[in-house]
This record gives sequence, C-alpha cells and structure tokens, in this order.
Amino acid sequence: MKIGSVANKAELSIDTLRFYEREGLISSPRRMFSGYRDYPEEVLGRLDFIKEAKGLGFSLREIKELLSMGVKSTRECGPVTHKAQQKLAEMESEIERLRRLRRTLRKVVKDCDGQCLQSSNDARKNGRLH
Amino acid sequence: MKIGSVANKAELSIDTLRFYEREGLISSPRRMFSGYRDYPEEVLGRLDFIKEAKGLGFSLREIKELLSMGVKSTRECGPVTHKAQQKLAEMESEIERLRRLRRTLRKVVKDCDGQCLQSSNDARKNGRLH
DNA sequence: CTTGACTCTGGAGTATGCTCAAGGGTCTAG
DNA sequence: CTAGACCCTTGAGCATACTCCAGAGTCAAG
Repeated sequence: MKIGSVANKAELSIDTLRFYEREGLISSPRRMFSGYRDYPEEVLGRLDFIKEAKGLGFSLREIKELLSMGVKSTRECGPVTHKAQQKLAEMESEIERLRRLRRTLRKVVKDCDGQCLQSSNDARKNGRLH
Repeated sequence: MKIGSVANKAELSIDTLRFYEREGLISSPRRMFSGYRDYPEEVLGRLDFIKEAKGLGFSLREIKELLSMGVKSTRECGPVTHKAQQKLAEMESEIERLRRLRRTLRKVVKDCDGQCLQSSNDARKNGRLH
C-alpha cells in the first residue's frame, strides 16, 4: 500500500505519516523499486491505536512508550492500565487547577460588576488583587 | 533601577524581562549612559499585573491586549470583565473536555481490570475500543 | 510523448514562553 | 590595575505535533 492510500484510510495526512515514522511511532516500511514506501495492512491497526490513544489524552511520547512495550490495543492490560492511571492523575490535577482558576476568575468578574459604577480612577492606586 | 534589581524584586529572570520588552508587554525603559536599562518604579506594578493575569490563565498575547486597552489592574472593569468571561468560557469547555477524557480513561482502566485475568492474545484481534 | 497525479528528501515554519550561549562592554571593590 | 559581578546584543534552542515548501523522480492514462 502506498502512503496515499494509508493516509486516506487512516484519515491522516501524508506528512503526518512520515512524521510518525521519523518519530518512531510506526516502523519504516520497506520500499518499492521506485523508492516509494510500501506499507503492510498492519500499519492501519497501529495507526488506529495511535489515534485512539491520542483521543484518550496521551502524548505521542507516551504512545511511543506504550508501543515500545508491545502494546497493540488500548484493551491490553498492564502497561495501559498503569499509564492510564498515571494520566488520570495528571488530568485530575489539571482539572483541579482549571477549577481554581475558574473560581478566581469568577471572583474577578463579580468584583468588577460590583465596582463598575464607581470611578475607576482609584483602582489604579489600589492595584493588586486579593 | 537596573535590570537585575527589577528581576529580583519581580521574581522574574533577566531574560524574561528582556523577552517581555521585545514582546511589547513592558515598554523599553530609557538607558543609562552605559547603555544599561534604567527602569522606573512603575514597571514593578506592571509586572505584578502581568504575573497576576498569567496566574488567572491569560496568555501573554491576551495580557498584551488588556494592557494595550490601558488596563493597569485586574480590578479594572470593562475590558477585564469581558476578557475574563471569554476566558471563563474557554476554561469551562476545557474542563468539560478533560472530564470526558477522564471518563473514557476510567473506563479503559476498569475494562482492563476485568479482562486482565483472561488471555490477552485475542485482544489483538478485537482491537478497537467502544 | 506528455500530462497530471503521486511520491521522494531535506529543511523550514507554526505557536507558546521562555532559556541559554557567545562575545563583548561597564562598574566597583580591593 | 585587576577580578568579579553585572550588563549589552544577536541569535539559537526547547517541547509539541504537525504542516508546508522546493525541487526532483515515478507512474499510469490518453
């Protein structure tokens, strides 16, 4: 299969495929006489896995790790569970961080609402928040 | 005030200060005879504002916008409120996105737990999630 | 034989927010 | 006078995940 068909089937750009190859996410396929890449069917499964893992929030680096551990499906246990739980923890804290920011931001909006009718000249003097 | 003191007081690196200057977040200070930057006291307030806004989740680009609208304190209304609400909306959807990912990821972990005792050979055949 | 679609390589560019290095000048204390 | 701390500019590099370009070769149809 030439790169164009793979790109079509996997719904990825040709550039992305070559990029994944450079990055070691997919192995370099053998070449045809012309020098064109000749992909085996299996690459599609691997690309599916990559897309899925990406969808789950894994970075390419992490996906590469998973792949290098011989993981071929997001269903496979052990490594995935481990990485997933790690990722989960990261997400938790990211969500928490955003929540905190949201809270603060809401306060800013609210405070502003309350002060908007006053002169805003002295705001410059008071300066800081909190 | 020379750049080193400013950096110390604002708890930013010298490089960051020069970077902010290049990016137009702070104006170019006048120079001393030696060519050294000579900052006025006011710069500290501005840097505080920048740090505060960054803490609220604004990007440098957004902070620049706020500054160019003549905002000097996060307490100032109008522009900040507007931008803040915009940012708030972005955060909401980011939080939602992360929540969805988290849900899916949890499912993966859970599913794995359930399957780990079985042979994982056929996982390769089944492949995809959902 | 030519045209057009496809592929190749190598390298640069995008956005974000810095960070660092090279090679030089300035200033202050001893 | 000299050492060491400080400052200057220019320009490159980091991480992420691509995207695009130029210039050239390949291939199938008409």
